[in-house]
Amino acid sequence: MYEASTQIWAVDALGALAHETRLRVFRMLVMAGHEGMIAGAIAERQGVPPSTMSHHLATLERAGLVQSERQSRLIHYRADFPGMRRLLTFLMQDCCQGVPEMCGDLFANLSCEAPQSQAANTRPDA
Amino acid sequence: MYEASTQIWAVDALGALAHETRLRVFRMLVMAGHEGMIAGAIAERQGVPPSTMSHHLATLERAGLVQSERQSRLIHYRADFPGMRRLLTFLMQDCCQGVPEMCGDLFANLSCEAPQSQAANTRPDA
DNA sequence: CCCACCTTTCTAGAAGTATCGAAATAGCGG
DNA sequence: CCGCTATTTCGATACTTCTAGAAAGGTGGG
Repeated sequence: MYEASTQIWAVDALGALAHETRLRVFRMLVMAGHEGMIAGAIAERQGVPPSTMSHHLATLERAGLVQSERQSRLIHYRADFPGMRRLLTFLMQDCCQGVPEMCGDLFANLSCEAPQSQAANTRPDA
Repeated sequence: MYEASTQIWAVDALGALAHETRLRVFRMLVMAGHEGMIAGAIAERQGVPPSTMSHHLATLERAGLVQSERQSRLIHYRADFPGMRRLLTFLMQDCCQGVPEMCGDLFANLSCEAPQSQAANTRPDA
């Protein structure tokens, strides 16, 4: 049971994604997969000065959404998949209480198969 | 395809939740269900002055996460379930590309039934 | 009509965040 | 050791958000 204290990290994670550049960077890193991208390339690709991007990457890392690893002179950034999963779990489970109207059937739109049995019970609005 | 423009509303929604008070309010409204809560009760329950809470509620409403409805002298606020669902869908589908490591099997921890044969493809995305 | 109530809008100061050039740090190759 | 490149940290400024008291806006009762 974690009522008030747990959501503090969630606030940080949400805040980290609540910025156009950072959200784009995170998406780019997701697409880049496990090998991630080099810091400089991220900055250049987004058209943002290195010092600014460094700040954004640090914010994402503090929030547990990306990880960095130095490889000789270069620093690789990659999406922190378990970290993002933690946020999604929080949103669906703790924040939304698993309410089917919000959380149910989300897989239907993914490549995964949908649990077509339930969660279609309530459909009151458009 | 919506590359750059779509995520703007997502930034607003994420930003709306990226505040301790607002996140608590949203969770409270989710738990309150469809009837929601009266503005004054929300403020009092959170120990926040009415004018401050009014701002927070307006932020959540602009972000499409709550809805308000006047009923005579009182104003009811309720969670916008489809709105939150839109955010969750964006995060899992557009932002995370449905990567199973993040998105797969999230139902297993919910009260809903889990899709037992999910993620047949490993999605070799870029 | 006026009053009491609930809520929002106004206002303004405080607090926090964004930005980016300049300087500092870290690792390599000579 | 020195220069070179990649990246971060520093510092200063602009900008945005937060907060909450005061004033205003609807709404119903008497």
